[in-house]
Amino acid sequence: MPIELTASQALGLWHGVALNQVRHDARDLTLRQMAILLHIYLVPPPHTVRGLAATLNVTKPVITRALDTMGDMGLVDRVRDDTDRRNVIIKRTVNGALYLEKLGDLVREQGRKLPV
Amino acid sequence: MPIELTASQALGLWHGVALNQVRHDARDLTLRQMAILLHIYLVPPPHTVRGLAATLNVTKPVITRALDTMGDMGLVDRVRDDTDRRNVIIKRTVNGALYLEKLGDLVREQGRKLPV
DNA sequence: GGAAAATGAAACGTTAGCGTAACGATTTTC
DNA sequence: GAAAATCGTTACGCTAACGTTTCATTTTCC
Repeated sequence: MPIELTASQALGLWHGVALNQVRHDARDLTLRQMAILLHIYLVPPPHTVRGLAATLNVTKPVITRALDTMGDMGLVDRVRDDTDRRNVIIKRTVNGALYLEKLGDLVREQGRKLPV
Repeated sequence: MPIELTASQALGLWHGVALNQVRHDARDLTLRQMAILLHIYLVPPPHTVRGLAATLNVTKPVITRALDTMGDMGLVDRVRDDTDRRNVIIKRTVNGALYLEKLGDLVREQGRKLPV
């Protein structure tokens, strides 16, 4: 079901999450990287570089670089597509799932903490 | 009152907002900058470089640079404190308020769009 | 009044992301 | 099969943020 937020709640929620991330998390994903990561994990596969670039309205090198960085962090994985070897299929990882699970918990927790 | 979100809703909300920002907004604030901006506008003044640095658990140059950037964007302003001229008081601007208003609308809109 | 402390900014070299343009590998087209 | 198209990556120069250190200004402390 939809979530109804007041303007104050919406910004308060964003504030709480951003603050918490900045304070505690050394790992600092770009907004673009975050969008890519969430897309990979929330939208049914398969995901390709080209597809992500089109969906996010960014150029392909942006996707490649983000995958490089997040791959090094263990948040995503890449595999050649054997049916069309030009493609690269982006795979989810256990680490990535854990990372987003923690993010989800943080958002929920900040929602619960909103002023009464 | 607190907001109760499921894990799926929390991540879906984050996904929707991040996606929208990346797609449409050329202006791309860092997570740190975002946290600073939200803090300035949501927490009662006065705000100083030193105070923000302590609150966000970052070094002072991080705040100075963020204020430089966001100042150029017109999102915040700086004024010397006349009672203690070592301090700089960070001021809100009309542009900054507008920017956050739009962000709030985006969050609310994405909340409303969450799958039923 | 002079030393010490505090504040914000500037300087420095480093790292990482950016957009554009080119590239190699693969597949499709005719 | 050769030419064209497609896909992801790399190269290039640029910009911006990073952490650490140093600095100028101002205030506080004996």
